[in-house]
Parts: sequence; C-alpha cells; structure tokens
Amino acid sequence: MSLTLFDTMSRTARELRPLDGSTYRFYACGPTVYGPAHIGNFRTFVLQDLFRRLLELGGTRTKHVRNLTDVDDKTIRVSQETGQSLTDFTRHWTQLFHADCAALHCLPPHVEPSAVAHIPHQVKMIEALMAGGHAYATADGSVYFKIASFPDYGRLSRVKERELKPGASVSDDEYEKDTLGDFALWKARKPEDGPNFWPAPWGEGRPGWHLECSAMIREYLGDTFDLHSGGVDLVFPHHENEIAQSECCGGAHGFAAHWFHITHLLVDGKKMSKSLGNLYTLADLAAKGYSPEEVRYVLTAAHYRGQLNFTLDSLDGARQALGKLARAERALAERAGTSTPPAYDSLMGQEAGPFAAAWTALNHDLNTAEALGHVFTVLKAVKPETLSPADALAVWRGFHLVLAAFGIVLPPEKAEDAVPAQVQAVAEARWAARTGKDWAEADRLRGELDALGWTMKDGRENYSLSLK
RNA sequence: GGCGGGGUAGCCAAGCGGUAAGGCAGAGGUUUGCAAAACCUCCAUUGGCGGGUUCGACUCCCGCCCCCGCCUCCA
Repeated sequence: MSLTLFDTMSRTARELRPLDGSTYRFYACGPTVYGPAHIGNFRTFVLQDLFRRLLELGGTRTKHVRNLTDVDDKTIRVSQETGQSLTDFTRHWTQLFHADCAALHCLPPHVEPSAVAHIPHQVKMIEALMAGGHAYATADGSVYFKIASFPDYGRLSRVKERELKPGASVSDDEYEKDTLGDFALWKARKPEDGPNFWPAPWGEGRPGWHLECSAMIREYLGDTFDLHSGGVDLVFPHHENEIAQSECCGGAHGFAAHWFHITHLLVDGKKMSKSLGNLYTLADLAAKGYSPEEVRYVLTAAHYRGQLNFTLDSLDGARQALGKLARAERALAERAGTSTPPAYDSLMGQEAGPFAAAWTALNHDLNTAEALGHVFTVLKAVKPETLSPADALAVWRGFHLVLAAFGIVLPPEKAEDAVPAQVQAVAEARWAARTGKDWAEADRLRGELDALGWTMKDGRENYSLSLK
C-alpha cells in the first residue's frame, strides 16, 4: 500500500517515497505563540498528524520538524502590552499549545525549533543572500529579498506578477523596498520593540517571518527534503518566499519535493473571526462540554482539501459516532479475549483485514470521509459473536490500525459517577420497589432522584446512576 | 480584477461515465412495568441553473448564478 497525496506544486496526486530511501523528512509551519491556538489552526496540525501516522503505520520512518514562531510583530507587541519578557510570554503560550496538541492526541514532532533560538542561522543565511545579490539593505538597517533576482518566483502560487488588489494596505515601514513584492529578511530595530532585538552586520533588529522556516529547514532537513506543509493561506506569500530564499541560498533547485496544504475550515458557514464570535479554542469547546476527541473527530471527518463546516451540531454527531465505534470495539475485544488497545508501534505494518477499503481510502490522498464510511459499513456487517476468538482478534487489530491512523482514542465505557450515600440509598430503595413490582413507589423514588439531580437507568440485573 | 476551493437529502459529507457511501437528526419495530440505552429496518427517481457530448452524466465539455479562501507577514 503506497500513500499518494495531492501536491500543490504539480497539482497532481503523487506517490510519496523518501528521497533518501529510508526516512520521510517533512516540515510543517508551526504556530505563532502569542495566544491560544484555535480549531482552525488545529485542523492543519491534526491533518499533518494524521498524514504522519499513515506514513508510519504504513511502514515508513519519518522525521517531523515543526517550528515555533516566537518572535514577530504580534509576539513582541502583546508581550510588551502584558509587561512580560518575550521569553516568558512565548514560553507560556508554547506550553498551552503543547497541552492542546497532547489533548488532541497529536504525536509530538521529532524536532521543534524556535525562531529565537536560531537567529545566527538566519543572519548567516541573509549574508549569503546578500553576497549572491539576492538581498539588499536599506538606510534604516532592514534587509529585503529582491524577488527580481529569482526568475522562478511565483512557481508555487502560479502568479508571476501579483497585482495588488486596489486598496490593499501596504504597511508604512516597508516604503523603502525597491518593489512591492520584495519582502523583509531582517527588520530594523524600532523603539517599540523594546529589548527585543539582535545584532547583525547591517544593524540591530530581528529576522523577518519567512526566513526562520528556511533557516531551520536547512539546519534540520537540508536544502532538499521530502515535504513541506501548512494551511492554504501560507501558499502565498510565505511558502513562495521560502522557496525563493532557500533556492537562492542553497543553489539547489529542489527545496521541498512535495507541498501539502490544508484548506481552512469554516464555522457555521463563515470564516472564523473574533468579531463574529465563532472563533473557538479547545478551552472554549471544553467549557461547552465537548472533548478534544470529539473535536479531533470532526476535524478529520472531512477531506482536507474541502472546506469543512464546523458546527456545534457536528460535535454532537461526533459524540454519537465515537460512542458507536467504542461499542463495536468493545464487542470485538471481548470476543477476541483482549481489552488493552494495541500499542501504536505494534500496529506498524498491520493488515487491515476487513477494513482494507478504509485503509486504501486513507492512503488515497487522505480520504478520511470515504474511510469512515467504509468503517461503519464493515462494523455493521461484522458480527463478533459469530467469529472465532482468533478471527475476532484479527478484525479487532485491523480496526485498531484504522483508528490509530485517525488518531481516534475511543471514549471509555461510561465511568460511574461518585454517588453520594443519600442518593445511593434512594436508588437502593427504588430498586427494591421495582423488584417488588411496586411501580408507583418506584416512579415516586425516580422522581426523588431526579430532584436530587440524578438519573437512574434500569438494566436487567442491575441499575446505573448518572448525574444529569 | 488575478489565482484557487466549493455548490449532493433537515444538518455534516464521500465515491463514481452505468444509474446516489457513511455519520447525525427523523420515522417504524424488537426489548423494557415505565423510561433510557442498545439492536434491526426505513429515509435523495435526485445532485446550483441552462445547454452540449454519450447507448447512458451528479460524474466530461461550454455558458451562467451563488458561496468561500489567498492577493505581503492569518493554519
């Protein structure tokens, strides 16, 4: 089974093979750590995680590099506003980002370099670009990349000469550029930067945003590597600029061999924005009672190149769907005589068995929606009680292969809520009444429990209590 | 305006030149003292609109309408 993925550069789905023959090396643009990441950000990170899982479960080793942007206009501005040092400020948001990633069951990248920790690498790269005639310094000590020096500029986004939309804003501090398309490699120190500046041959300042990725890719993946990824909005200008910088610097006409871009999600049919009040973080959704697992399910249930319309209703649907998957998993596990889910590593190379169609769909440009369809169809057809324990085990493992690829962690069987003694006593009394077929008393006591905030469900042999 | 992604049942969302997966919701049923849960069954003659190609199109071509994204530092 080989994994094929749509490539933004060639506009075709292409099979993925490690350039070096053994390890698939890829880079993902990470978050700017100046506030909580929202579910739109996480659609990208979760899909990148799913992509990596498919590679690994399919038997390919990976090297996953994802940066942390911890110096830019926003991090500097907001840290100043909150009176924190840039380091303390970004450390705080980085920790929260990591916690969210963990909650969403995203595998941590193998390397997670930060921009601030790689200033010298960036300075060195700028020097090389200036030496090659690809960059120029301005009077204020900023340095710009000269796009005219790179004939291939625009190859990824397919626009040779971008025309500015009438009325598009051009920030004031960029007036010294030769042409509008030139972008900052180094931004000269400004008073409002406070203590956040670094020395450089052409003057104090800080690196431009695009440069950090190029510099860190070079450091950890080399001039040519397997794949680069991010949200669609990064195609232009960010990735276009990275290509320009890196190819003019490394000489290689390669950079990323494959480009993987994830489409933005919509919330209630519209773009997320604070003003519309539809910008959700994991914490926002947790406050509404939704789990990270439910969020991940919604994020992965649609194809990554389509616009996913995220709604609270879809989270409710995810809860039902996950419950259905969990019941099926338990039935299979019970028949197979096992209970502990297989370890991720143990599933690498696992046969999908009856879930082969789902596995194939996933490997065909990450068609998660089709894959889920197959999963439910198979689950409906499989009757655990008719299988031998050995067969059930094989089916169960195939099922877990697909679950592991999705990064789905099934909800546990509903844990009993801690029941207060008083409630317990009423429940016992009702159970006794019910057993004695005193329906009136049983119903009265159910009402009493209800008033106490508890719901009692009758089973054949026993009952269960849950908080309303 | 340029470039790109879409318009499929109440909602979400796939495949496919050969006659519409799947999930949620909904309806009916089994079970249950009742209830809940669970399980089973049903649920788009129709795919934004108008043409065309074809034995046959939701799927290909042409035109139009609408939605969404990017267009200089937003995943």
